[in-house]
Formats: sequence, C-alpha cells, structure tokens
Amino acid sequence: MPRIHRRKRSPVHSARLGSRGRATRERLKTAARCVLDRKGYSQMTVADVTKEAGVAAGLFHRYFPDLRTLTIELLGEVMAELGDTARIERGIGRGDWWGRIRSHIVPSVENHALRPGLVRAMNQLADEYPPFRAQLRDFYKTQLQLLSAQMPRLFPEAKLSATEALLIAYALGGISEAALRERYILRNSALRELQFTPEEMADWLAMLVYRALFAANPPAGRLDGAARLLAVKARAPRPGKNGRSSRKATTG
Amino acid sequence: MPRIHRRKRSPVHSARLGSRGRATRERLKTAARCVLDRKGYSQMTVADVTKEAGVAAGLFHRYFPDLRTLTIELLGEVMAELGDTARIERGIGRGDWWGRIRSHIVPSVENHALRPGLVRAMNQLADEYPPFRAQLRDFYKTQLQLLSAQMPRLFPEAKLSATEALLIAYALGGISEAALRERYILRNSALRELQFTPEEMADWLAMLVYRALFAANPPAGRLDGAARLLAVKARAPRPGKNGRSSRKATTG
DNA sequence: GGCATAGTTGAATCCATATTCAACTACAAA
DNA sequence: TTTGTAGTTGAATATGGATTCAACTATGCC
Repeated sequence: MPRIHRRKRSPVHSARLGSRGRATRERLKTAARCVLDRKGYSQMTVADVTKEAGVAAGLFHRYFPDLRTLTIELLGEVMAELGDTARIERGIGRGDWWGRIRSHIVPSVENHALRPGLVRAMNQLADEYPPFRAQLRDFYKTQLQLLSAQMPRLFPEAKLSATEALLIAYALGGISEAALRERYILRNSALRELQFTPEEMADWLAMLVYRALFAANPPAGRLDGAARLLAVKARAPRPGKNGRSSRKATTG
Repeated sequence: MPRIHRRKRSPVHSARLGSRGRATRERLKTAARCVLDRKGYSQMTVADVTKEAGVAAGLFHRYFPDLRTLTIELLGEVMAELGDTARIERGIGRGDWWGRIRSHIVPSVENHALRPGLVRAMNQLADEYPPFRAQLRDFYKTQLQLLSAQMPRLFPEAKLSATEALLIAYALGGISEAALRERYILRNSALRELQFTPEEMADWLAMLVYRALFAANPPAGRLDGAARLLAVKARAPRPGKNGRSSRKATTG
C-alpha cells in the first residue's frame, strides 16, 4: 500500500488547468494505468508514475493529491466502461438464460485477458481501502442483481429469500473469478497451455455457472466451444434412495 | 506490504535458544497470529507485534529476520493443519462424491468462520511474494487434484485432458471461495443476517459445486441444510431444439 | 520585447517504520 | 555470592518513499 502522508497542499483544481496542464494530467493518468497494470497498486510508487510519464517527481502533486486518488479515478473509469449492463444485456431474450449468463461472462473474460494487472489492482485497492471496496461491491452487486433478483421468481418452489439468492449469485460469480484469476492474473502455466481463446473460456465458464444454477445442461443448440462439456455429468441421473447409491458413478 | 530493509543481522538460530527464549519466540508468534488476524499482513508492523506481545521493539529481530519470514512460518503451520487431506477424506466411500465434496468444503468454511483474517492475510502475502504464492498454489493444487485427477475417468466421454479438468477444478473452487470471502472476510451484512451456521453454509456450497460438476442434483437422502435447493432448477428439463426454447423458464 | 501566468524541475525535507546496539537484567551454575 | 550467559530494553540510526517549494522555463498576450 503506497504510503500516504499527511501534509497535503491540495492540487490545482482540474477546472483551472490550461490545455497544457490538462495534457500533462492525462499523461500521468496514462502512465499510471501502465504502471498499475505492470506492478499492481500496492507496489506502485509516485516515482514509478512520474518516470513512466517522463516528468519530474514533484509534478505529480500538482495534479493529484496522492496515488490512491489517482488510482480510484482510473479504476472508476474502467469500471464505468465495464459496467455498462444495458449494453451487455442488449439483444438477450428475457428467458434466454444461457445467453444472459454467457454475455455477462464474456466482457469479464476479455477484461482479464486484456488487462489482468488492472483487475489485480482493483482487488488490491479494494482490500486496502474500504470506500473503494464499497464502490467495487456496488459495481458487482449491480451485475449480480440482474441474476439474483430473478431467482425467487425463477424458482418459486425453493422459496428463496432475496438474500439467499444473493449468496448463490456471489458463489456463482466465484466460478469465473477463480478461473480467470488463475489463468490470466497468476498466469498458471498449465492453463495457459490450453490456449483457450477468450470465447472458449467464456463458454466453459458459462456452462459451469448454468449447471450450478439449473442443475441441468443448457440447451444444446448454441454451446459452441463448450459442447464437449455436455458429456461431463453424472452417469446415473436418478440415484437410489440414499447417498451411498451414488457410488455407481465411480470408475472401476 | 511491510517494508523489508536490507541490512539484516541474522537472528539467533532456534536451536541455540534456551527455554525462556523459546517461550518468547512463541509469544511473538502468538501475537503475530493475532495481529495478522486483526489487521492483515499488509498493514501489520513490527511494532504491532511486539506491542501485542508486550515486549520491546528491538527484541523482534533476535527471533525473526523480518515480518515476512515470521508470517510465512505462521501461515505454513495453518496450512499444514488445514491440508491434512488424509483426515478430510477419511471415511468417504470411493464413489460418494456428495460426501467428498462436502467434506472438503466443511473445513474451509470453518477456517473462514474462525479466522477470516488469516485467510485474508494468506491472500495478501501470496499476492506480494511469489515464493509464498507458489506454496499456496501447491497447497490448493493438492486439494484440487483429488478432484481433478478423477475427472477424466469419471467422464470418459468428455475426453477431458488433465489440464481441462484442472480448469474446472479451479472454477469450482471459486464457488466457495467467493461466497466465503463475501460472508466471513468482507462481512457482507446481508449475508450475515442469513445466520447460516457453518454447516448450512457448507451444505449450500457443496450443493452448487455438485451441480456444476454433475449437471444434476446430489442424491436426495443426505442434503441436510440444503434440501430446499433441490427446488432450484430449470422448469423444463428437456428444452426444445434451439436456445430460444429455454424462454419457457421465465416467470410471467 | 516585456510582462504575467501556467507549468516544470529536482534538491531539500519530512515521515513512518525497520533495524541496530550498547547498556541493562534475570537466571543458573559454581 | 560471584560470575557468565541468555534475554531484554529503548534510544539512536537507517531507509525508502512521499511531499514541498523556491527557482526556473515556456507560453501567450500587450
């Protein structure tokens, strides 16, 4: 966590900047995006950013009070792009759950594939700075609620409360979160060798989410990269009366 | 990330410590466990630990070269306890997948419930220090491989490679990881109000994992807390020929 | 050109923490 | 009781950044 000291002479307000100033401010932001992606938030220093921007160290504080403020501004912009749920859901039929799930996962895969460092930085900042954590949570929540808000009506017999639905939504969100972190952020070499395209990755993850949610495979027509997964399923769809009967599923 | 400076006069080797020394070393470890749980790794300072232990600041370096070393020693011990997979799998029948999944999740839930801070600290340290990241990955991998190693044989028709199975295992691991983080580490207030016991939480998560893996509900006999989830499933088990047909699942 | 203002520089300073160490204390063996 | 050694203390010092600021430069306007 970049140390933040107390003194603070506030930077020049953006509105009072001339065009040269605005340009420099942008240069710093671009540099920061780059450093953030390379080193992550908790390793970033002011010197990293000014060096990357090709600018004297002291200039930083003319434009930003500290690294955290800059980072929040930056990541906020990324989130705004990503979180355009209207765009994500465009063209998805109301009952087309396979399509909906998949089209929520696709941009997330792309984001991890394209700027893994930024995703990591987001998590670091959220871990260290509660207000941003809240912001990030809201961001996810908005996404998750598109799913969880439907659940009670989708499965009336289960009598799910809104909160129970939320728990399920968080859990399902973890499916792609974990896989994408392992593949793109930690760059697990085995997973890299799979050479999945982002599309295929999205197919596989959407498949798992769909199955966890519906206890069934998605409609077979449009599975694309994930069709092979249809064969991943219990051998005996109707096991006997007690748990032991599932022993049949074993190999050998 | 606690700063680690260069100089370093190495601490007294454990073997040369008298009984008083060993006791103090333990006291520091206990204190560190406590601070770690309270503040996490990246906020912890040497002063925190010595203060908690009720000991002069300088004494720390007689026993440990730096915070990271101490933390690794500590978390390694926690992992050793947790990773006793022999114990976890004891008494589980070979084909009893519901039992196996559930009994892997239970200790993880307990760990989150009991010492959420330590789990968080593990992630922070792994994020900041690659060697520990490798160690942690190995730890999970051991667990995951109990699952992924079986998959190719479990679903021969899917022709899963070992790596593809691993991807699935990571993804499934994310289910409980995300839910437990949200509930116990971030202390999401809505989820807390659910008042799930660790047992119930484990039941729900195991249920979702089982479904994602087998595209079916687990055998009905032993679901305990999660029985209600059986009703969470697609209304039309055999949708028509193309994707659109799943529209039936919609409310209204 | 002369002037005013915005923008830039980097050496000086500040700060929170880590790390050392010389002096001190507690204990145990002789 | 003496004395040697392990253990402890906390003030002094070292570090790696962040932050400031007085001097400097570029730009645009008259």
